[in-house]
Amino acid sequence: MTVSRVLSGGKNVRLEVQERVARAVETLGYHRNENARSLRPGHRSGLVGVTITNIANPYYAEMLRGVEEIASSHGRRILVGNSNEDADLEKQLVADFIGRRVEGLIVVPSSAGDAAHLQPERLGGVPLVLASRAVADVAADTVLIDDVEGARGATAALLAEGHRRIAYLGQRSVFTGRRRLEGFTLAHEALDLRPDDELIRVGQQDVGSAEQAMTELLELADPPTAVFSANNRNTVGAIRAIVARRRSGGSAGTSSLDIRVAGFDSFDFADIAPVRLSVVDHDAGDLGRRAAAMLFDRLGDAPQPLDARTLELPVTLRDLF
Amino acid sequence: MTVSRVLSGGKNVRLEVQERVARAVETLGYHRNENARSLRPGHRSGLVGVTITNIANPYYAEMLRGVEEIASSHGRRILVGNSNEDADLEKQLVADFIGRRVEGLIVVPSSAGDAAHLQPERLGGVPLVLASRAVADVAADTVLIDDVEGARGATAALLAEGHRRIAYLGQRSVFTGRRRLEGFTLAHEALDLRPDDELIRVGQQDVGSAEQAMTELLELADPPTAVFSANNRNTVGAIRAIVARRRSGGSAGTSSLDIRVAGFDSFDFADIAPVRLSVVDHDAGDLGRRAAAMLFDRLGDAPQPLDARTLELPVTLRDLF
DNA sequence: CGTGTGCTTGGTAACGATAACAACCGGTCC
DNA sequence: GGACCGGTTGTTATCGTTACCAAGCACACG
Repeated sequence: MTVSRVLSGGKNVRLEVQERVARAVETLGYHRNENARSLRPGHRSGLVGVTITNIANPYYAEMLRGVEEIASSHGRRILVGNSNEDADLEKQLVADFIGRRVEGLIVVPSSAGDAAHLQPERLGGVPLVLASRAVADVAADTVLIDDVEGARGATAALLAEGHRRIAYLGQRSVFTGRRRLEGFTLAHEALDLRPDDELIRVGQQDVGSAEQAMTELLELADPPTAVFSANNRNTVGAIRAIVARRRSGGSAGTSSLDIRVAGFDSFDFADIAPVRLSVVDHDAGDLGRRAAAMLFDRLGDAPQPLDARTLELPVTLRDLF
Repeated sequence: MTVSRVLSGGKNVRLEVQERVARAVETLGYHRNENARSLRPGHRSGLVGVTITNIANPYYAEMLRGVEEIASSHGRRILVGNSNEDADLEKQLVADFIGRRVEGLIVVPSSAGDAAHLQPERLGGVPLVLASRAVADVAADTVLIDDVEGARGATAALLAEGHRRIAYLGQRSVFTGRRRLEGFTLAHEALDLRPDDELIRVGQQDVGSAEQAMTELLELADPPTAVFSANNRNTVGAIRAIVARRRSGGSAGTSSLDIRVAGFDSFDFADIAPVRLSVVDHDAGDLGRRAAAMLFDRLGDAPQPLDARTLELPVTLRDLF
C-alpha cells in the first residue's frame, strides 16, 4: 500500500520512506503492473485500438502517426493491427482489442466482407471511429476525405479546359473508389455530359496494371485527351504510358503527346512529372488526428451527441505546372 | 467457471450449457477481459512493444508491417510508440510497455540522448531487439542493414564510372548516417582517394533542406559530377535541385544536366526519376520480420544463447535507368 | 488530563479470470 | 450392494493493484 502511494505521487508518505521505496524500485527493476491496475473499477486501460487495412501503405502510415500523436498527447498508447482488407481478421482484431479493454477504436474498415462486427451493440460500449471509409448501416462516427468533391473538382477543371474525352483510372469495389467515380460522373453531368464508358477503367491495383490500362486507352480509335486517376499508383502508371507512347512517336499524331493528367493523392516527384499534371491533395496525418480527436471527444466528460457524426475533410486541387 | 471453460474450448461442459453460454455471450456483448487473464501466473500478455523514431517514415512503416506480420503469426499484438528521436520519450514508452507486461520489445533506438534505459537489467527480464541501429554498451540482440557495404558499393560504382568529385548528402549524428559516411570514405580510400570535405553535407532532415544543400553544391566553382545520398529524403531533394537547375538552364554549362545520383533506400516511383539513378535497395519489411523472429526465438522454449547476437542484412545496388 | 486533529502506515476487499480441488451424478464392475 | 470411474458443475484461492477503513502516533487545545 505504501509503495502504491509513493508511486502515485507520495502524498502522505514520509520522505525517508519515499526514498527507500525509490531505491528498492531501482534495484529490483520493479515496474507497476498496468494490467492489474486497469482491472480495478473506474480505472482506464490507457489503450486505443487501431486497425488498418495495410500498415505499409505510406498513406495509412501517415494517418497512424496522426492518431499516435493525438493519443500520445492524451496519455494513451495505441494497439495496432493489420486487417489486410479481410473482414474476418478485422473482426478478430476488434474482439481482441475490446478484450484488452481499449477505451476506443479507430478502424479503417476492410472493403471485403461483412461488417456486422462493427455494429455498436457488438462493441460492448467501446466508442468507434471509422476513418477514410464509411460503412453502410453502421452508425459510428466517421472521418472521410471529401472524395466526391475532390474528384468532381479535378474533373470539372479538365472539362473547363475544353476536354471532352476524359478517361477514368481507378477502382469501383472500394468505398473511396466508388465516391471518386461518383465525383467524376457528377462533373460531367453538371455540363449535361456523360462520361464514355469505353474510357472508364477500374480494378488496376498497381503501377504496372495502370500503365497497361492507359496504354490500351491511348490505342483506341478515339483516344482520350485527358485522364483523371483515382489514386497515385494509377497516376504514375498513366504518366508512364503517356511517356512511353511519346517516345515511340505515338501513331495518333501529336494528340497523345500532351495528354492532360489529374489525379487523386500527390506523390514524390509529382511536381517534376513530364506531363501537365494536377493533383487532389490531402493530409493523411490530419485524417488520423481528426479521427483521434473525435474519439477523445467521446471519451471526455462533455455531454455527448447521441447521433453518429460524419466529418468530411476538404481537399485542394493543385496544378503542378 | 463454466463460462471460462466454454470460452477456452468447452472441454467437459454439456453441449446444451455451451449453447446457453454462447447465446448469453452474444446477447450481453461479453468479451473476456484479457488484462485479468494475463494477471494469472504463467499466463502471457500476448503483447509486443515496438518503439520507432518516426512512424510516418515509410521505411519504418514497412518495417512495422514486417514486425506485425510475424507477431500476428505468433498470436501476438503490437503496442506501438513514436519516440521522435527523443531518448526521454523512448524511456517512458519502454517503461510503460514493460508495465503492460509486454513479452518483448523491438526498439529503433533514438539517436539523441542517453540509452541507460535499454540496459538489460533495467528491463526486468523482458527481451529486447534493437532494429536498424546498434547502441554502444547495450548488449542486446540487434538487426542491422549492411550500411557500410551498401554505401561503399554505391560509391565504388560511381568511382568506377570515372566520377572523381562525388558529393555526400546525409547525416553524421545518426548511427546509420555514420556508417554510410564510413562506406563512402572507404570506397574512396580503396582507390587511394580522399573525398573533398567541401562536397560533404550533413544534417539535412527533409526533402527541402536536402534540395537546398544540393543547390549550393551545384553552385560551387568546381561542382560535383555525382552525388551519393544516405537516405531517400536526401535523394529526392538532390533530384529536385538537379531538375530545377536543368530547367533554369544551369550556368555551369551542360555538366549540371547529367549529375549522376546514387542513394540509400529506394522510394515510391524512384524508377521514374528524371536522372541516372542507382539505389541501395533493402527490404525494410525483412528488417522487421528478422527482428521479430529474433525476439520470438528468445521467447521460445529452445535453449538460448546467452550472448547478444547481431545480424547484418545484405543490400543490393540497383540501377534504375 | 482527556479529546480532537492531522499525518503516517498497514489490513481488507474487490476488480475478472482460472487452476486446483471438491461435490455430485449416473453407470459399470466385482 | 459398495467401490470406482468419468463427466459435469461449483467453490476457493490467487494474480497485482488501490479505495477504503482502522490503528497508531505526535501535538494542540480546553
